[in-house]
Amino acid sequence: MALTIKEAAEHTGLTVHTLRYYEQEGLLKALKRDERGNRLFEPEDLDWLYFIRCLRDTGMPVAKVKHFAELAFKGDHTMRERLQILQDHKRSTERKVEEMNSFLEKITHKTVWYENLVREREQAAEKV
Amino acid sequence: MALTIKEAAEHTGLTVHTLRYYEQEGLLKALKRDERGNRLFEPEDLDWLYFIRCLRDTGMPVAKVKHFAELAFKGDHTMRERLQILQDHKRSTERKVEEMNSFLEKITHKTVWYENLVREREQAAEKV
DNA sequence: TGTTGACTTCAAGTGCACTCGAAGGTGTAT
DNA sequence: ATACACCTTCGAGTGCACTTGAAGTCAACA
Repeated sequence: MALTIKEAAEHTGLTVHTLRYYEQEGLLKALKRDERGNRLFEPEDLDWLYFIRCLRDTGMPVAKVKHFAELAFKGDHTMRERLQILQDHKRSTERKVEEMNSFLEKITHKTVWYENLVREREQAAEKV
Repeated sequence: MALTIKEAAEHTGLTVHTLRYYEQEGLLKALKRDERGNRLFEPEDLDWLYFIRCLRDTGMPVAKVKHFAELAFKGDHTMRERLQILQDHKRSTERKVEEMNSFLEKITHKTVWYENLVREREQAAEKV
């Protein structure tokens, strides 16, 4: 049922180092331990880690994820603030995606331009 | 015609520090200087900087931009290699955008979920 | 029995990309 | 004349997010 740190790492795509780092930074609420003190990751911890990945991979700094986590651990009365953070992050991610798309367009243009140039040179080479 | 470093910074959205850093790292070909040794940014330098921004803002590391720059400075015989780099980067950027979009979806879901929860609590509060 | 491998802690190290500070030169405005 | 805003170089410092190392415990396998 509960996973070891290694299994949790495999499931989330994070390293065991990063998982320990996240716990120590306060991004995870105190994990259960077995008799030997080994960390146990329960399904809800995994869900939380997937969500952390979402936030991190869309550019939220660890410190901000930590803040969000602390609010979540405090209970329901922090919901409005958490909602605000999510809405802001959603908007900033949307902007980022738009920006990425416009950069992607420029890169595509340049690529096409290069492709044409390379093709021309090869045709010119054939004629010789 | 040619811009000072400050003006170039304003046009490209980079800082003067970053511009000097880019030159020193070899991302820019030797800039012209005025009588006093001050850098002069010509339109083609600006174009190149815009393109660098494209690459950087889509996640290409400085070292790789540098490699691309060096190829470009070497002349036309490096075109195939440059094309290859651009094609690869284009693909990796496309993947990144797709990933961002899927993360964005999850964040949107979570946001909506929070919005509903907050609304419910407020309605419950009204009844009391 | 010994060695392999997974886990633990704590602290220090790394890599990237800036970012800043010190020390100094020059041109224009008051 | 002196202050201010700009520029220069070189080298060191910063911030973030890991990442690694050292030193140790424990259980299972050959």
